[in-house]
Amino acid sequence: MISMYKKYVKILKDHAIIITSPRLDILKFLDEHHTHPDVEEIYTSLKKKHPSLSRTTVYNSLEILKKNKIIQSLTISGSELRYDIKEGLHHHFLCKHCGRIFDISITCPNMNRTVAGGHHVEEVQGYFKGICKKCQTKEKERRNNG
Amino acid sequence: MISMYKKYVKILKDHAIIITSPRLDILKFLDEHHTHPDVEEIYTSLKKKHPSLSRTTVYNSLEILKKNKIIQSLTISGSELRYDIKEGLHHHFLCKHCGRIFDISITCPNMNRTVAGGHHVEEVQGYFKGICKKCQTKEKERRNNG
DNA sequence: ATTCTATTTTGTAATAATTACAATTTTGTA
DNA sequence: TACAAAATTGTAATTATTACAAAATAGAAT
Repeated sequence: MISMYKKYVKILKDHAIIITSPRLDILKFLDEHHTHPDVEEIYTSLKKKHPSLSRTTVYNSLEILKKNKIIQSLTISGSELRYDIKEGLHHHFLCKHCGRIFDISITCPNMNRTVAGGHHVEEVQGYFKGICKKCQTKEKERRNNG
Repeated sequence: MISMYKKYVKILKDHAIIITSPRLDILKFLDEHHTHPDVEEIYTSLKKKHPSLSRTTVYNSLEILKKNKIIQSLTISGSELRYDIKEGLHHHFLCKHCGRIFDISITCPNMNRTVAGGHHVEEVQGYFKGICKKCQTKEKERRNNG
């Protein structure tokens, strides 16, 4: 039972973060859902299995995971922060129609930059916005049928 | 007196947007302040000369200017939206120390992309975050002197 | 296993950014 | 100058996030 958390226990131990069940659950959730969920989605999902969970705990846990560079937050939506397990460099695409966020695997010479305009760079994020593949298809079908 | 707005009147006319003083003032403000201000900064500045101005008007005006692609909003800060006159493609750098946002003139092969991961791209934004030139210098001085 | 202290979790209250909406005012046109 | 459509204003509501104090828990030491 505890074994399903082994991977996440190791991650926290490696970063000298105190191991707690909210942290393990959040990490597991993000590892299993690469949909860039916001706090509300994470909270609502985990609340079912762990009814005492507090929203504040989700905020706090995400914060400590972020500080340790285990996860990252995306500001792409412009309202809520979205969260993402950090696995390899990639960019993001936001569909203005359905609101979903996709990983974009294109590379870019600036992704690994440590200096830009004389400033010291610690993070680089590329955001693409438009209409996703699926929404475009739906739109075409709508035009053809009706 | 009206002549100082000539440029902005033309922009609005060209886009068939009804000409109103809040819109002219906001446009002028963004044209003269390339600091990527948020709504509060714009509102507070313009309120001095135009005391009846409402915050909602600032939101509405920015929205219509954005829809017409005269300005763009940046989500780089993660809390408030920042606004920018659209003049040539460029990326942005946010200093985590002083909070200022700088234009970064580096180019990138993905800036003009219209497709990414099969999705239709309408906007591309590159966000760099770290410590700006000035804050780095200050930090060095602090270490050397004290 | 038990105890202890620092840290975390919880729940509520506060804050900040944005949106909704109805009444009033203004714009552009006739 | 008058009119209809659209914009502005001010207030209230909503949403995302942060602050904070009390209760609970983790990990170290015994």
